[in-house]
Amino acid sequence: MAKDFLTREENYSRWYNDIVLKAGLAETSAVRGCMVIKPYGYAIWEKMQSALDKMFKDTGHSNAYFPIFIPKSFLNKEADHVEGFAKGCAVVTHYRLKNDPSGKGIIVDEDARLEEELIIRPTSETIIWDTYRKWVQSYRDLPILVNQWANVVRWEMRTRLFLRTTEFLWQEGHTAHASREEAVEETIRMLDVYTEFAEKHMAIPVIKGLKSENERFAGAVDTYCIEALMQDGKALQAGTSHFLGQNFAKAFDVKFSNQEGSMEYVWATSWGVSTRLIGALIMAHSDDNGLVLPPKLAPIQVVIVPIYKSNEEYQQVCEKAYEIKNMLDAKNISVKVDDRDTHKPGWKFNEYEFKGVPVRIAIGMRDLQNKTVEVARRDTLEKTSYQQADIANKIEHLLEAIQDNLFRKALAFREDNTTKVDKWEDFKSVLDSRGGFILAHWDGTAETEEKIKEETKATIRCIPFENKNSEKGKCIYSGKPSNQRVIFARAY
RNA sequence: CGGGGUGUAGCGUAGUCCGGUCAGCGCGCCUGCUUUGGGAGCAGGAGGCCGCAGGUUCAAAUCCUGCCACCCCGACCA
Repeated sequence: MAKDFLTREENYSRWYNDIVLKAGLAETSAVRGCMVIKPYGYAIWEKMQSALDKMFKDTGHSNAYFPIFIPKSFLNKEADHVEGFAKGCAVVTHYRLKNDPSGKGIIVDEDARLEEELIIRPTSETIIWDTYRKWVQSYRDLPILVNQWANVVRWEMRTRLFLRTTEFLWQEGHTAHASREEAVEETIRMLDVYTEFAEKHMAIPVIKGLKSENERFAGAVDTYCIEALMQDGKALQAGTSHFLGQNFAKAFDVKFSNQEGSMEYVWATSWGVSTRLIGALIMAHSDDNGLVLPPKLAPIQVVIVPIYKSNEEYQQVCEKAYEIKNMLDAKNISVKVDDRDTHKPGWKFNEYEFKGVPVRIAIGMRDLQNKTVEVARRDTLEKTSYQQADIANKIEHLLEAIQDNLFRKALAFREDNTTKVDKWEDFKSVLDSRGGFILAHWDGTAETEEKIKEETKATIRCIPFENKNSEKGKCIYSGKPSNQRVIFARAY
């Protein structure tokens, strides 16, 4: 399936692209910048969705759905918000087509121009806050804790499968609160939910922090994020949670009467993660043999491959294979028995390895005699012979061990690729030689960040929560005083 | 949107400079037999208006014009 697969060393971006294509996750479509997410890739997204959705529900949120179209005038109402998004919006101007009078197919009917153009949502704050105005009158109507699973469109210049496409799938939470404290608390709570999801489900360690002014969401008071490090030394923002203050409440006039009977603007948050996480998953764990998936997000956790010669052997081996499948099914482990006679075992081994299936079990006549199975784990590529007795428990533990090992490996990688730097020369050389996260002092100004970005393409990924205000120092660039190190990196 | 590159069978490609048995090769696919514990072997077979649309020419994958898509590098971003 992928004999001509390049290594990460040879060409990292081709390696990434080939995994997406050859593992059957997604492909480019007839529409520029838009991708087709194929069944295997979409199955990963569904796993992400169901884990996250449960976490959202467990923290009190409900799902709802708002329109894909936003009246152009809405986008105008919050000044920073328009400025941030206006450049990349798709606009619907007409509502009808007609036959070309010259007989050359179909054209836009100029008589069917919309009075007010519609924007295809790049994000839904405006339409949602316009709606919330009608939902909120009293403090008794608060909080509103709503999430929506949706597609959004941002007209990107350069696209890459999963990492940046014109249309992408995501989830956007939008909450309304009676007090600043409560909204801030919600913002952090959801950041913690994302952190838990990234670390426990995706097995990717992340750094929590605050975005600098330059990187802040258009319309937010504060943007918090989780940042992950990819194997090529570049950072990837894996989730964001915004404290919106009263910006949108003021723009859309969403007020409530508080317990004292006076009118007050509502406090807001929004937070989201997207199909980009699939890109993160690939770049965090996969190797030169293809995709590596953490068991918790793998559509197929265990594949069983029968080994046989005669038809009679095929029957016997498959019978045992399905017997084991049933035992694993009972533990909610997702198992596929690949009993196709059209492919050889070796072919299947490579196929599932490339697709990142965490555990492979091979069963042949030898195993039937010895009451064993051959178990191969994808993360280490180790093969071991297991006794069949108690196999379900053993596999269950193995899956946990793989999940755990992937996280520890990713954490060790991040630690190895995080460098404290105090000299500007070192900053540049570390960035060029190995990349990774760079911990350096910064004077806190947007101008300095901008200059650093211009000279090195590195940006401040976040001002980490950890070690907040723990260390005084001098800005790496300007030499001005700083009371905390921030995280710099080149980013996706 | 600017600079660079590419587009030939499902995939990867030769041929493009120097128009004319150039439409080839590998993988995959189909049929049959032998195989099956790490991508099987042999034999036979199917599949392409050479990205699309125009133009030049007796003749275009090859030359010209326009368009489209993809890749790499910038500006924008989850």
